[in-house]
Amino acid sequence: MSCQPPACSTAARDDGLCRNCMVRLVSVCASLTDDELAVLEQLATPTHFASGDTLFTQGSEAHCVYNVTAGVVRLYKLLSDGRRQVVGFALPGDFLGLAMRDAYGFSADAIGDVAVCAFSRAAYTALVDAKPHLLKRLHEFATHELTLAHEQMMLLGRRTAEEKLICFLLGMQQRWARLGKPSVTVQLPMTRQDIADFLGLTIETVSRTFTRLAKDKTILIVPGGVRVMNPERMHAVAA
Amino acid sequence: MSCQPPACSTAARDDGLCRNCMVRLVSVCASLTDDELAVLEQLATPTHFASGDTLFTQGSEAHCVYNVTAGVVRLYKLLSDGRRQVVGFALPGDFLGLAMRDAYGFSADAIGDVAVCAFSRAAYTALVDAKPHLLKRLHEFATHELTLAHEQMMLLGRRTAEEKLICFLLGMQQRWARLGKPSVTVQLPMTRQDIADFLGLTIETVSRTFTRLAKDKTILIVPGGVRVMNPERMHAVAA
DNA sequence: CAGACGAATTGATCGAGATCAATGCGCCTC
DNA sequence: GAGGCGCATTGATCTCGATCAATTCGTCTG
Repeated sequence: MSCQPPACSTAARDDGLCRNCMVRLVSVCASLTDDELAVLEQLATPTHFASGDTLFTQGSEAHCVYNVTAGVVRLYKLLSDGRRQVVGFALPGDFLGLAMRDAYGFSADAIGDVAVCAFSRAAYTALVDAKPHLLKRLHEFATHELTLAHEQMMLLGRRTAEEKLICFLLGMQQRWARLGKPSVTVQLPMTRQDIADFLGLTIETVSRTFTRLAKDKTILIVPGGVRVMNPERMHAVAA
Repeated sequence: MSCQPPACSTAARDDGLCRNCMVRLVSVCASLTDDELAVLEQLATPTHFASGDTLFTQGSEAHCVYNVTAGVVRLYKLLSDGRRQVVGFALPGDFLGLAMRDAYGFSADAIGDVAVCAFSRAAYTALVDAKPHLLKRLHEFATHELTLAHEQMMLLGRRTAEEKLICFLLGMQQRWARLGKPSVTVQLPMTRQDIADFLGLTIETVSRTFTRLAKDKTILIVPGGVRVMNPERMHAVAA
């Protein structure tokens, strides 16, 4: 997969201008001035991926870094026998390229249609070296990710299936809210299997736990997501 | 706990000079020139902690950051009902202060005697702002931590008790080796409970799994640690 | 050396979540 | 609208690791 293709499927994208980018203010780019954004535009390769497409694979050489501008990306690691751990779901504004050296540390593929800005490793490295405030912003992103990772360890190591699911739902709700889409209905574009692999459970346990929470009237299961019916109880469990 | 005390228990410490520091080359300080090290020396407060002492507590205001120079520190999060997740063990050269904003995201306490260089948040922030190559080094540390965190997620979510323990032992062996102490005997200064809380297991399961691995002749249990007897098998399981 | 205390080990039993196995449901194609 | 396919749900059963309960071991103390 090259990083340099000039081609850009323009249909689904606004106008290719960073300053008009939907995720400008929530992404790493927010640390850049208008002048710097103009430079960035030259380096960025807007790219689209269809549902199921692979952005990159664990262990392969890391040619590019990505800024997600639309859609959801599944990030996961595989064991040789096929066991899978989803290490995160990247939403618009998220940056893919923190946790890697020469090779990608995990695989990434599109859940539904995804749009990204791709940058070659070389351009990215040069830019970071030249712009300390961009590095500072990236470092903030990295430390934030690290904090989330610690919380995920707590969740994976010490929480019950019900707690895991509730924490996941509240976490997704919060993330969508920060992107300007606050709602009692939490969009869940990923499959039950993805959720199971994120929470260290099986698909059956996830399904059963959803059903039980729905019977409790804690949530309401709707197409493509879940409606939060009893946030008090959910926050109490997550605390 | 203040960061400014001039007092420094000199007994166990070399000479208080950064350039002679035991962990100089493996820690964040390695990115600094001799001139910059001299400045750093003015800002650093060498401090000692006895076994069980608390460096800082989850949720309390983050006054200081720390560079571990000797000993091992247990980093952990607690749930309100007492469930504990150890998120890491900091060894000499490790930096404590990446994953925090205004408050500490986890608690830290000494396992055995510990020596650190403490820095006030203000001094740390100013220094990072002034020295881009220090920031770069910190960012490298953060991304490395993030990679380790992803591996820990895989371990917590998808591995069996035996795999967890073997991965833990190999990981500790590798970390000690990188600090210049390569050995088939892995030092384990932490308790079984600490290991259990790190791996998402109970103390009984850790103990039983150790016993089983010893009966297998995969390891030999020795005072204060474990001797690796069958590294081939262990690496095969961890792969 | 007796006693005490904390850490570790070992045994017996339990249970949350995994596994195995249908079945249901939506969506697409022909 | 019949058939097929992928995803989700539900039920029956099993198992790994948790829980409950003694010991055992090591170290410290009087």
